[in-house]
Amino acid sequence: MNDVARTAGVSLKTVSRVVNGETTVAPDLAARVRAAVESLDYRPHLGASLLRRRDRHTGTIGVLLEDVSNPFSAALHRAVIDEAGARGMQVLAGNLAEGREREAVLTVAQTDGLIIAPMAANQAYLASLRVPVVFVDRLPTGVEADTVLSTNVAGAAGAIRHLITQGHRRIAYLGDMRRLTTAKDRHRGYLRALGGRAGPEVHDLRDAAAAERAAIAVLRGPDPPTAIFAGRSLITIGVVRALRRLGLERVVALVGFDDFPLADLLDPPVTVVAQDPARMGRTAALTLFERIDGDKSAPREIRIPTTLIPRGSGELAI
Amino acid sequence: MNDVARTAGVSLKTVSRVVNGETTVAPDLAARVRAAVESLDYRPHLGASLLRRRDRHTGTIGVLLEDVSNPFSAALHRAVIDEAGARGMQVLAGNLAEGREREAVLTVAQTDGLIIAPMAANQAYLASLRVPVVFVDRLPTGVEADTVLSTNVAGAAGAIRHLITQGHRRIAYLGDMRRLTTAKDRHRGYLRALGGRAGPEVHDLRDAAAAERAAIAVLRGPDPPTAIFAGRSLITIGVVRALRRLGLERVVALVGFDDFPLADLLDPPVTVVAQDPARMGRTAALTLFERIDGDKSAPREIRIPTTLIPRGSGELAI
DNA sequence: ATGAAAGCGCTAACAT
DNA sequence: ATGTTAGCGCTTTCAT
Repeated sequence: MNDVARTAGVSLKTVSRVVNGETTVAPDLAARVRAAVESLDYRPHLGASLLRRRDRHTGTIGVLLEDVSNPFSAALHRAVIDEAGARGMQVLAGNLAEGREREAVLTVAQTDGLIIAPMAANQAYLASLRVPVVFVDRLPTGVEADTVLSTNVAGAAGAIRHLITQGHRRIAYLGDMRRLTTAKDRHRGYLRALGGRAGPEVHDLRDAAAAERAAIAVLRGPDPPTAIFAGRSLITIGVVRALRRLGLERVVALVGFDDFPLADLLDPPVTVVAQDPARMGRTAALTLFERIDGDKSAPREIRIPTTLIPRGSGELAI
Repeated sequence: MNDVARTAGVSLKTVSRVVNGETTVAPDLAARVRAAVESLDYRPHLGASLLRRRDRHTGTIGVLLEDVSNPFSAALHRAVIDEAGARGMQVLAGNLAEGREREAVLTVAQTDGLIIAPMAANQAYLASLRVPVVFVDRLPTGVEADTVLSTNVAGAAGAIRHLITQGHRRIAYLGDMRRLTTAKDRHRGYLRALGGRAGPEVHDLRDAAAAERAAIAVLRGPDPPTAIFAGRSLITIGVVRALRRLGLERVVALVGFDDFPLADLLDPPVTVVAQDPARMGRTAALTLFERIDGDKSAPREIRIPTTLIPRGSGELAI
């Protein structure tokens, strides 16, 4: 910057003003500065300006998701990046899959704000952070903060009612880790719609292979269900594989929570309760920006509606 | 840091030493400093240390992909994040889909290095950057730098030879934007394996819907092909839809370049030339780290092998 | 082994 | 409208 000032024959501060787009600079001086910037290929040092600046904004937010490579997270991530880009902000991406949530979060803590899909049992470690946080997909434990979620209970209950309408009475539940609020809420929706007549349940399914094994066991068990509700897309896919293996894909109905690519091309096409990850990401980003801009109101819980998409697998009558 | 020094009753520099894990501090002083750090909830300001530090490393790299939400990019991205995390580095994510590659890149240029899947016609704008760059998926134009790619020509040629083995002679090519080196190379492999007997070709297909329309046109055209080679997974999916619409999914063979989730669950299951995006991401990250660490050797072109996965759609005999 | 002083590149506050 | 000075939080260099 010093070099630029010397080359342009102005003071350091004038260069700073031009670089920062302040309007109180005479046009000819500004032009000279810009020429010098160009010829010296000068680029401002963001870290240095951050250090001195009053507002202390880094222009960066952190996004911590379970696994940026699964379709739900990837779509959400994409939406956050787009929204941040529109605001001229950058996005640091982190993975929570390895189970070291606290560490992963703290490494990106020196940002203007965080969007987190909480995985760990407790998020109290965030209390010491001075940074605004918005949670997505799941409610945190031990802290209060804005959270953007799907209407999990209503969505799951709607799926079950849809199956009941087709005549199903014995409906199995296959779900994710019980301690996650998403799994808990979807299970609650399942129970609510079914009243007292819950079917077989399997919890804590971590991947498609586990879901496939569990579905086979349930379908081969005594008094097998006529329909299955799958609590997340990985599980849905495992159930599809199981039904195929047993030749039951046109016999046992299936509704999955969360849509996934090509669900409509399977045979039968898979009926799902679709979430809207892009909207969730956008909403989380906009909420975070409001907090960054100083919004001090009480933490909000924002529910993004789900949509039942009947495609075939959920419309197999009993 | 001043507060910590005062609380611990030592000099600023001693605090700095402890924080940076230097060993030349007496154990009792170090303990006092750590206690003060704890009680004051002190956290070092990364920007400030960056500013003064000799090596000027930010501990951050930028990753710019076409669209972090497509499965190929997402898997690659995930691998880069993991590899960076293992090295204690952070990852800034950017999207190139909007067509403003230069701007997107320059906004994340203040990092230690960049991994870019080039989209624009030319990357000469990178020459002025002082930051090491590794390209993935596609070769850049106008700059020389390490590039990590799939064996596109060989992979495509292998797919075509596979179809020829089943008796196919009239094989259509449906591909992406011709100016992208991936599309060019896959097309070259197609031509090479086919000798002079190339079938109908459609280029510049940007999404699944366009591919579906193109496939329908080709299949309804005069002298329709008995097999189709799809140049990327979005196109493959479009072709699957087209074949279904026309009831030809068991008549016209299909091999797609790039694997995609659930390809094995479609009917018939889709034969693909699988890439290894995770390995590409890992390789790109490791190559970039070598450059960051000062490797000045000539730019390398690293080819990651592809694998033909026969699943059914490519094994329909004529 | 510890500390004092200087300064990284920039902007805030205050001149002029 | 432009320039001067101080100092952000840290690490370097050099002294002790």
